[in-house]
Amino acid sequence: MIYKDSDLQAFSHQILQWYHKNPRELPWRGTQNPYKIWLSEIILQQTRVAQGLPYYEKFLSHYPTVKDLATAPQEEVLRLWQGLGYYSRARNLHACAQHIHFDLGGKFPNNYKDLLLLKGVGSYTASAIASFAFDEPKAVVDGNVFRVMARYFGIDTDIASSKAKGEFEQLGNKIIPQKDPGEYNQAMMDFGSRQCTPQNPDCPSCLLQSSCFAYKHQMVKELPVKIKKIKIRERNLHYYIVKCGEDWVWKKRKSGDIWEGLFDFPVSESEEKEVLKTWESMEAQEIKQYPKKYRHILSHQKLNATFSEIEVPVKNYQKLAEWCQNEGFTLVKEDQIDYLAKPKLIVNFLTDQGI
DNA sequence: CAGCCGTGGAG
DNA sequence: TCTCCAAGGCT
Repeated sequence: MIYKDSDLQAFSHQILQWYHKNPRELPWRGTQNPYKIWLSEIILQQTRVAQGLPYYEKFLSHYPTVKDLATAPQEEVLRLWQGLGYYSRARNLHACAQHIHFDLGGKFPNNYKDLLLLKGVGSYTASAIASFAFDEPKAVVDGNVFRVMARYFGIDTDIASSKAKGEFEQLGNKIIPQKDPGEYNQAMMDFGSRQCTPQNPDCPSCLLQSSCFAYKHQMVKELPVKIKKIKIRERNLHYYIVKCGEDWVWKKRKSGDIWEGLFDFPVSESEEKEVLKTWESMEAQEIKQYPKKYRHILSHQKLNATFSEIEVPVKNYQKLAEWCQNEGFTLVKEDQIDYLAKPKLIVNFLTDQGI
């Protein structure tokens, strides 16, 4: 689709006009500090502002500079990230900080092309940092921008398809002003989140109403086009709380599954529950079966979790410790549990136990 | 490149 | 209870 330059300019002019009257006031605005902007953008990936805001304050307070983040232990970073989800963001955030501090001498990459090389930084985040911190005219394309542009220009490309992002970026880069491009990007996202919302957009009061394709053709509900085909997998997990004196057996989750790098318990996954044979040699006894069933929803899985408690006699502590060593489990004193980074499901369970 | 990776709020 | 999806990126 070809658009006249005058139409594109009219669009950006109206968006900025709207923004000047309706700006969101957010703590990471009004700064050109690339560290703060990067931190906020990683936190906000697929995350609502209201949910990410306390994490931004917490991270900035713990790690005022990229050096502070780089020199922190990864376990501490993951613990601070606990509850925010998509934990690869935290691992990449930490690795990225180390790269900038130790390999780049603390100098933050200052252009789109170099920013794109950073772990966890894709085209959206690179454009955001480049435009906000370095005034580089690169258009961000997030969920808001997809929606606003699809409606205004009448673009019916499936925004879930792989080609969509490139198309929208190309058009966005033709629209974005050379002067203060970051302001245009902020404006697009604010407009999408407050005026041109996914459901019940406020078309009656909209400044762009008369030139909006979707409004004119009564296609506001049809645009953007998003063909979703995610299949939800259902899983049954049975967790074993294995205690030996004050120690609990924990498992740091590995790659290839959910919650990589977080801690949970020995788990049996199957259609029916089964007892772990392992504990029999340690004279372990199942002392409690928690009746409550935990249903936990992820973006692509539904988990049904149950818990039971197993006690290993203290006289077999050494044997248990050796077994943990060999099998990759970790013994943790009960008063240290709070310091582990745990999935929300486990946090919920512990909260119910008063821990 | 289609599938995978969390959690929570709104309707 | 169910659907949608939120300042996306990686493999």
